[in-house]
Amino acid sequence: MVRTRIAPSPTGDPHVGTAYVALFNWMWAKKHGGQFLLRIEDTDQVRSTAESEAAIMRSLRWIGLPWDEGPDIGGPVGPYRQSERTEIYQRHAAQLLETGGAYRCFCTAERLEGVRAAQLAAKTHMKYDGHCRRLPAAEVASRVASGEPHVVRMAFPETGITIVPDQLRGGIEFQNEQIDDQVLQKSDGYPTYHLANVVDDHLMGITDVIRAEEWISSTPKHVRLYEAFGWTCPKFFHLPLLRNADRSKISKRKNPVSLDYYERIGILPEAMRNFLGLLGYSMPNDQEIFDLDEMLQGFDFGRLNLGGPVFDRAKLDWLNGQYIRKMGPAALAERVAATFLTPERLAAIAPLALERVDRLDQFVPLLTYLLGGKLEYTHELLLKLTGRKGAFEWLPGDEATELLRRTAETLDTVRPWSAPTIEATVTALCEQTGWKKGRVLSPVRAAVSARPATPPLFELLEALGGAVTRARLRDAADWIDANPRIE
RNA sequence: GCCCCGUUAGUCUAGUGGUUAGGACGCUGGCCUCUCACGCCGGAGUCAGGGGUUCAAUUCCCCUACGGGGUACCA
Repeated sequence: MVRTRIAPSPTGDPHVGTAYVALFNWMWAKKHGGQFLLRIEDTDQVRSTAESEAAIMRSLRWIGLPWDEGPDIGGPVGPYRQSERTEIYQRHAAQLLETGGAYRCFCTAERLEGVRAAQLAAKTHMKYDGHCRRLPAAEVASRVASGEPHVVRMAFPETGITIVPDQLRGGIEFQNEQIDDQVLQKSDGYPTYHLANVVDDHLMGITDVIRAEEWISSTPKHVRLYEAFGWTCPKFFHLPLLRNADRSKISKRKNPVSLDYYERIGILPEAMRNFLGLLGYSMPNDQEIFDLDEMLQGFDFGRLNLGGPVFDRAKLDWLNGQYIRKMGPAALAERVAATFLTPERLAAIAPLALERVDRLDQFVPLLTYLLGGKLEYTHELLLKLTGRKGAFEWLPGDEATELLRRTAETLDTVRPWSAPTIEATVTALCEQTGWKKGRVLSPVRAAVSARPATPPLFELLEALGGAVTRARLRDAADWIDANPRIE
């Protein structure tokens, strides 16, 4: 029986990389007639949010990779949310403490920093120096009794090698002395990823761990953890990491990375699935357009290319166009009505239109930028700052791109997404950077609307939504870079 | 710095020792057509470099270069 899982961390927007990894997990489980589960890894109490969790589940449903067990539908090995499993991890940490697989560490952040700095200076590998690993048992007991804060660290073998059997690359060798004594339990009693992940994968019967390449270097810790518990290791498959155009790991700084965004601009879920299946993976006979079933038929990890593929939006658009053409006019009309011109979305922009139209037909041009769509920029729009009495000034291109990108970045954390919170954030950004508000708002307005006049900016941004707003700010900055203004 | 992974055109890829290195996106020329788009036909453009192994290397091995990831009480 093959059981796989997707285990997102609810710390932000639903990520396209999550969908990518989910696709392969789903494929592998279905190919073997097994199960695919969803587990929420919310052990980071500071960054995890309920909204993010809900958004991730919504997007995963949108992309159409149904899970067999999960926090929403339950299952035999729940709960499927790590924050509800704290005692399980504590029990396992305690077990490791007893068997010598782990130890308590009382080191302060300052001491750790000092150790790291020394190691950096010595040009050696960086890891915990094992100070508390050798503390006498009596001292440990008394410090625990006195309530001194501490973490639980894994007692990683200090010599020898650990081999990570990666199903896609073969055995990967690590020198044990290079590997850190990973913190397993934080001082707040919560587990770190490494503990929670291993414990859950075992308890939930996960047989095949299919995850992104960024995890390879921590896999020796996981391998040894399974060993310390006396459990058998699942199979590991490390997928290539999706990349930005510059080949760095895909990130929202350089690419729209949120599934919400793609849904919002009218990418069809079936096209997105197909596109993800084209990244790193390929079908025999050069077939490029295929659905989930076709991909499942003869699915083979041997066909996976290990080089990190660039997420190429132009090809996604082309693919999406193929799907649109194939569906025919009636279905297109239906899909647009059902997913794009929805009552909710029209309702969101209606308040903004109310004072600005005298006839219903005047609502239509508003749709072209309030609902989405590609904008046509000009220098006049983006860079010209008009003053009183026809006076004006040209905003330097590099200053404009800086303003736009910084704003996009700052807006990223705004939650909930509403006019007052957006305004507060932008105002704070201006104060912090010393930028004049008008100098920021003018290019922002142009970037999101491509119009000289719009409804009040923050209400406009609210109606547009975070994903579209950020993408347009970035698009405008890119446009300025690509089209420098000639004096 | 240290460890690990990767490397076929601008991008996604096929290819497992002998091929004119195939397909797709993008770019570009043309056809279709009232325009645009779609569609169709064509074009430019690639095996990172150097050593081996071999009769023969894009394919196997080593080194280098380059790219990426990790190096957290984040996942």
